[in-house]
Amino acid sequence: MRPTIRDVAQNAGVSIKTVSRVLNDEPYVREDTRAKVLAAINELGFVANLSAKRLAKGQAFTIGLLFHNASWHYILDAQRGVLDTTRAHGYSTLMHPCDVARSLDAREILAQASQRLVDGFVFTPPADNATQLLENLEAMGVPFVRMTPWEREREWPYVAATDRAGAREMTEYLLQLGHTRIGYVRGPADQKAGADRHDGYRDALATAGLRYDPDLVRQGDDQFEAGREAACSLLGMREPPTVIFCNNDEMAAGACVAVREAGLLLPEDVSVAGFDDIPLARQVWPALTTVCQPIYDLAAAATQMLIELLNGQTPPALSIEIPTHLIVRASTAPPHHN
Amino acid sequence: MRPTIRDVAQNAGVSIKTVSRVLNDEPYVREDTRAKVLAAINELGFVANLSAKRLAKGQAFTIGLLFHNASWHYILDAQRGVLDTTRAHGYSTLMHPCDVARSLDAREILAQASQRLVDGFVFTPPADNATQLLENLEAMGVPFVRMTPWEREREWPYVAATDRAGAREMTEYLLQLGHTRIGYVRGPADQKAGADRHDGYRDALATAGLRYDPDLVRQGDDQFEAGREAACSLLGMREPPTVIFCNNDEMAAGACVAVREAGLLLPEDVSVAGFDDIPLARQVWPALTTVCQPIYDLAAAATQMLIELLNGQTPPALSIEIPTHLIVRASTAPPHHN
DNA sequence: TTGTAAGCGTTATCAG
DNA sequence: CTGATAACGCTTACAA
Repeated sequence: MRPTIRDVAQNAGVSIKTVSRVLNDEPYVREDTRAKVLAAINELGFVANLSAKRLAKGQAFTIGLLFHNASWHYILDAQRGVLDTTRAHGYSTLMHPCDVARSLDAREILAQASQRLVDGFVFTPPADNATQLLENLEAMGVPFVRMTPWEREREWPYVAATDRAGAREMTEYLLQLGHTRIGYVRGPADQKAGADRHDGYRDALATAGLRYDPDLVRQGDDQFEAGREAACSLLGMREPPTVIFCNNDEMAAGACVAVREAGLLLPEDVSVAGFDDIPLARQVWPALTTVCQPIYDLAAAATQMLIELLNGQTPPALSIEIPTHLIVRASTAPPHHN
Repeated sequence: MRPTIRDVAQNAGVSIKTVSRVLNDEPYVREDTRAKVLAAINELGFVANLSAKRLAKGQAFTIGLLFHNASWHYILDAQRGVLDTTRAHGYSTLMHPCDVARSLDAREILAQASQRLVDGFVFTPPADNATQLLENLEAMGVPFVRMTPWEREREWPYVAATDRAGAREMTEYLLQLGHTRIGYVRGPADQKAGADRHDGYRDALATAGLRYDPDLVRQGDDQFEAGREAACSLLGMREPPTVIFCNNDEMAAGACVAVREAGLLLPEDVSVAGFDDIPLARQVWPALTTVCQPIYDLAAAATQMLIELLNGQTPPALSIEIPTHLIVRASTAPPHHN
């Protein structure tokens, strides 16, 4: 039989409440008493039973991480950020891949909260799109924080990257290389991050005194294939762009393939730039110039905020922005003049 | 206040034990009694509290998934396989990225078991290498199952792919294309799966009556860079191979880059083949010919086995092999003769 | 500073 | 088939 708090109390010659106090670092325990208890704990190899604590406290000390269709890299970095943070606070994390649009999945999520399996949630896009679900959680008093949310109209807490500034910086860099016809493959229409990046692209053009040309813009769903098709279309123009800047790295990887398939040299004939800096960015050839979005930090910040919320504390801010930065690699070069 | 089993009992006019019986689908409940209880549950919107159940049963209904340094793709597919299976059985999954070689992490894993946070573990390579840890778990009576384990000397349960047959099949395919100088980039020396694949390669050569030439073999750590370097070395030989078969897709992707850097055409001058069929295999250009290792199924099978073990059942087998299959894409072609 | 006793919401025992 | 009543192992008023 595993030793319980009662065994420790007996062994140390104190009451169970005193042991509990020591376990929880509560004040009002004399030093020598504490020492005695610790000694007993050690001697017996006592480890507190989490289930009992959860029941008594009415808390799960667990948060749920919801994701769906997120790119592998995104979700793994997010997982690490969440896990490291929860662990540091004595919390556990429940991973929950799901399609929140399916009422079945949404029901399961609400059930997790009801069952006291989790105390709160971190949402990753596009799961945060399930407005109905978020409203239900809010009504139930279950806290949540959104990571790089798909939309940001509602006043719900979130953590995001400086997408607009990041895209502006990239575009400025491309302009500086001498490009004037910069193709752009934007992301899904209703995705806030994508809209912001697109705005950043426009900002830079405007600042440089260049006209925003809708003919140079395509739209994709952030997948590899979409990037390939969009680039293919751009390269087929009478006067194609000299560089293709994509809403994310996966589409940029697709664009790279399209360039090759068009029989063109990369980056001599056409440059390609991405966004996010996922590992794929280094694994294609030539390596992608991109904008780094610190997913780990975003996830850690979101989790930190959630835990503060759970503890009834007021976080310093209910929406946080974390800076991106430009990463120049080999897929971009000055335009080719012939 | 959330309704408890007591509220349901009162509402239905039965005892709490009867409610419990209904909740757990136990026999010996009259149909009309069961109906009354279910009606009350529905009316009150009752959801059982998991923490209480866990405490009372002395079980966590949770398994831990341990991983370290596994490739992103591997771990995410494994996660899905484990999650789907645990969910189907009413279990939860605790993700645990860790370096089991660090005693701190090992201690934490043992603590999770002691705290009754988890009932058992699924190990992914190379985490299963921590023999000491596994011995401790065995001594504590905590069950575990290893997925595609690094080594398989011990009699501990595991689930693996048919690595040897898979590599043999690939090699046979390459031979059939007409290649006779087949370069091979093997994996870490002490990794069983890698050794098996290497054996499969030798099997096919032997069957074809070809000599195994150690000069055509290099070793890598399964990372992109290692594949690049190994391929670079192979291509630098006086009489280089006409195809490079790598222990995994990441190294194969690296090999592709090396081929280009050598100024050679892929696959016209040199073919490249991988193993695993990770998404990267489709995202490089040209897409990789590879061997599919069904990680999701492996993970699901491992979890299934673990849950059976937890329930005191005897699984049909304590080691399972799941078949791989060849996937031909564009990175391989008949050898170029000049 | 410490201890007593009553929960927390289930499951399990055992008698009816 | 059903139901008191006692666990399960910890927290927490409330006393001392």
